[in-house]
Amino acid sequence: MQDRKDEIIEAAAVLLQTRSYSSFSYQDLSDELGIRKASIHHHFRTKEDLGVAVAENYRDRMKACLTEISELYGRPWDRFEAYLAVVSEIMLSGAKICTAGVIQSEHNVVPEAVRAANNAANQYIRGWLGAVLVKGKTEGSMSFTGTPEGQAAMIVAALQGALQNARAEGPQLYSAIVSQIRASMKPMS
Amino acid sequence: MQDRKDEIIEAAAVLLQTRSYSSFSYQDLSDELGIRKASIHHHFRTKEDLGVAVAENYRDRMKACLTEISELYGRPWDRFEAYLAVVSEIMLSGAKICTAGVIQSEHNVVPEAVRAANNAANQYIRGWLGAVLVKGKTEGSMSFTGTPEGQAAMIVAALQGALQNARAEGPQLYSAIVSQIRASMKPMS
DNA sequence: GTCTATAGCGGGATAGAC
DNA sequence: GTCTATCCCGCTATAGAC
Repeated sequence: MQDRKDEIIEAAAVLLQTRSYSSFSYQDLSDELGIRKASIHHHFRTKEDLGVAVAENYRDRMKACLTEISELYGRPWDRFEAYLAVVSEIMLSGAKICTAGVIQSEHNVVPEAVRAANNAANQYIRGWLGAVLVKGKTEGSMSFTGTPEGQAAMIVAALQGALQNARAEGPQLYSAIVSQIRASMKPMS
Repeated sequence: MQDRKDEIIEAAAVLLQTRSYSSFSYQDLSDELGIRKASIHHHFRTKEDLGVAVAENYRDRMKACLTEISELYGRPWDRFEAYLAVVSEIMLSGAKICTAGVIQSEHNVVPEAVRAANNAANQYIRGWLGAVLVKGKTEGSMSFTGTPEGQAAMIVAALQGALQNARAEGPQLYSAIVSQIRASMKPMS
């Protein structure tokens, strides 16, 4: 029962990251899942409903993922590298980019409820990363000028842009940017 | 004669940055310019033709703009600040984000010719900024770890992401990111 | 160069049978 | 829960008059 709903959300999430909010259709989902458009409307009456479900699912998955990382690792650098690995996975999948970036880049087209869930996800990620950087700077394992919050915001924005650049211009660009971020935070020993 | 063509390109560029490639229509342009859809098709037979014109115009404007900056200023920091001012202007206009980011975020939807012009613009910008950073690092007025090329790629990606974040979540986010970038390159005195 | 009119398609969404 | 059938709309694009 919930299975179908989840299947639809998952397929929609991929289509969103691959195409864009306004460029994926119930017909695309129909082709992908092998059920008719009307059946999808049964689970999500409007596209806005579906968009909200996808954005909330993204938010919840990111929360769970970052919480798990915090449980698995204690050291700031380990946590940071685990976060980078999650982002890199998006790129390695080929045609996808960051969900938050897709939604933001169609900000004026996407329903308000979808934007709200997306913003919540983004704020959570920045907050989590900011806390990691606070710890890293305090204990001296990470080094950067400015505030941890600013640094976190910069890193999140850079990775979002990097995924977009990489899909258009090649993965080396992504590697270069990630290396640069890493290098810029190495403590001067 | 060319006036109309340019008018259309300019209006399309704004709609592109405000909505997205697939979300702006000839009808939107018709409303904006006060001429009929068919008249726009007279100037740009297909949407792809128009998209290419917009992307090429963006590329040419950026080239001219950065060249002018290089002529006006000699010092790396002055050049960098002038570049930042150009990017900030996009955000201050309210509903717009970086053209390159819009096109990249719909990469799999946008015609190849449009992507090509867009990539050319991006590569030019990164190259220009890289040269500024090389000079800054060599003469010691700028300080950063890693390569100038990597740093340039990171900055461009971060600003692209920052514009998207700022439109969705507020301009303070943009200021925070720009401050962070600036701070990270101050020479340690 | 701009217009009216229209073709043709695909989008989101609903009704109602099974 | 899935289906067929259908509605209505907006999109890109074209034909042909002025």
